[in-house]
Amino acid sequence: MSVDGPRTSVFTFQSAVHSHHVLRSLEELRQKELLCDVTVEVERRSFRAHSSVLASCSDYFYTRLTNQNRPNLTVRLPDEVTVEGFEPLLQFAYTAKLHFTKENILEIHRCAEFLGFQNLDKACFEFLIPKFSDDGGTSKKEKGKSKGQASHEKPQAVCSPNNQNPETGEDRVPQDASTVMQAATSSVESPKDCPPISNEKEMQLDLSPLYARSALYPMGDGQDQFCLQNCGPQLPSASMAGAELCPLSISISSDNEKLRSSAAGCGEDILAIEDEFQKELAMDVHCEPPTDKDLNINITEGHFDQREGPLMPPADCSQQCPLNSVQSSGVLDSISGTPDLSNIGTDDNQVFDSNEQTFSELTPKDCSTERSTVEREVAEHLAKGFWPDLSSTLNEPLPLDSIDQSSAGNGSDFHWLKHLDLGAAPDDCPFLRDLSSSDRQTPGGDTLSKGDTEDSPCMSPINSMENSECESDGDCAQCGSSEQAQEVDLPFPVEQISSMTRRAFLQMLKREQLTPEQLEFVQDVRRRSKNRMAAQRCRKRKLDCIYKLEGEIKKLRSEKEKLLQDHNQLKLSIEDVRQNLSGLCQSLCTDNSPQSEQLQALARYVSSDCPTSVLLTPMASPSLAGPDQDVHANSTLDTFLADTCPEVDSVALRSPTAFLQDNNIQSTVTDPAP
DNA sequence: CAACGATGTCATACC
DNA sequence: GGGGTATGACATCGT
Repeated sequence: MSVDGPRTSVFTFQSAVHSHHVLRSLEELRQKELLCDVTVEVERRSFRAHSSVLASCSDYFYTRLTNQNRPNLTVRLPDEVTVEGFEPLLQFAYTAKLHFTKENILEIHRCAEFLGFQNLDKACFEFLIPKFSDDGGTSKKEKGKSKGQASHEKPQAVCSPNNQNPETGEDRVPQDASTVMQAATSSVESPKDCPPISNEKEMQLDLSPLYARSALYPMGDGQDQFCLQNCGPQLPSASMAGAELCPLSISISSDNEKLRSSAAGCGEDILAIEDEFQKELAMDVHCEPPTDKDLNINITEGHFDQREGPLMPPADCSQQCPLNSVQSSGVLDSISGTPDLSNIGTDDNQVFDSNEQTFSELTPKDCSTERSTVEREVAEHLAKGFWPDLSSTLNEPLPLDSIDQSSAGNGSDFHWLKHLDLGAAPDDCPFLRDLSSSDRQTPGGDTLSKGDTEDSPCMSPINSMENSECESDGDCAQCGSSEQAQEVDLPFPVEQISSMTRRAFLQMLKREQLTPEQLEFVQDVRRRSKNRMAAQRCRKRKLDCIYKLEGEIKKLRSEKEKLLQDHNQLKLSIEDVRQNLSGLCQSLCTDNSPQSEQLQALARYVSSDCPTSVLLTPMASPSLAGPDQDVHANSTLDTFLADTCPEVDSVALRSPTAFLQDNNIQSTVTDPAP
């Protein structure tokens, strides 16, 4: 038994908004052209930008810019890159939002591929382009297929509501309706900040890694635009895992009539959030149980914010009133069980027509219009992408008992919302654990004391994986174990076995005086549980490793392409120089009385700042040091001319030096002009 | 029904 | 030497 030494707690504060602020500031700087250190020339347009931003987003820029120390560098992009494709990508680099239309998606994709823009390919193009080329004629069956495919991928993008009538398969939005899919948009943007995109089916893919926030709302102004904003993985693995463990705390504010679902990562950054939205959110921490009316208004206004990261401070946890089971399940079911958010209706006003699954009254009329199948699929794909783990967990039962599965609607298009982990969290998040502890105590009622569990309640997700995973992943395994536990008449819940520390485990064994049978069973369960978790970690590491290597391969490939380009350019330059020299020599050789001026010109050319001077200097310059070294210079020149323009020999019949000597020409090669 | 991915379990090696 | 962990191999299950 190992004896623990004195422990030092190390805490980490991770801001959920810092990276967003940085990005936003960079964008502001770019717009003001402040601190921009690179000019990108595309076709005939110039874009000012920050090399660090470009390099961090694009493999191409990374390789081209990281070796440059010159300030105010100008990077001229090859003809493969067009303004049409580059501009959205530049915007994406600074905002994490990609504006695209059916018309320019291919061009963007091409440019993104060429420039090695990360985070876009798999998330976006691989799905979008086939969809757009299909042009919306996707059948329901095809849709299911594509959904399946999407779920197999490791998606990184986001999504939007599915507005298809599940029965008729008809779209509810006319083709000319604009759709905005904004995923994981910045936390500070309120729905009204959604850029009005109209007249064409333009979509906005937002890969902002900053906030998990979903906002679904009509855009108004005659535009049928839905913004579903949520966020992708924003935290480093450990923290991210923490966010996964922690619950979404749904705060309902009756005053602003918004439903907000905060995915509470175990950060406390909410206190520092300065933006108006976040202030609102902070005020909403002390939520009141939502009335039906609240929910109706919130949802029918289509405002559903889901944020990741901010966690109510511990002190507030007790005050915070997360949705109770009925409420949360109601909300979730109404959301998740509908093919589109439009059928999140209420029993009160009966605005939801279950047959038609449309908003008949409360929904702004714009929303009742049809949406193309492609748009819906795209939206759904994007949404899934923003919870990379979503697809893998979609079929797992929600661990939260309180969510009334039976009340779930028929549709499943928004089942992914359930996986925002409204359920799993309360127990996993130490700050919120108390909130549900009353009704989630272990059957035996003897939850481990803090002394028993050596792990800090703020332990890292990796450490806390024990607790979380034995509730989720280990569910099935523990079901069987529970039955066996009943058989051996275990005096404590099986769940405890794997979750407790070894010390606590041994103490409990001592205390309980187990029979050999029980002892064997308990140890077996513990061993399997530990091993199970180890296997999970191992597989996760493997995957991480694979992704990392894939990224490196990508980078190396783009680097190789860049080197090949450089190589070809140098080849061309050398060829140019050879041709120039050849011409020059020929004119010298065909002229029977070559003048010293011509030789000087030749020598200067050789050592001048011509494009190949760098290549030539090692050979030519040292020998052209001065008139005293004429012979040396001549021989060098001889070699050089013989190398570069062999035809000189054929013309002069002899080497250039011999030619010069034959003609009694004294080389007057002088120092090249600086 | 085969293929495939996810997951649990076992055996083993290593620390 | 015992315990914890990592990992390869295999089995099972669901899609």
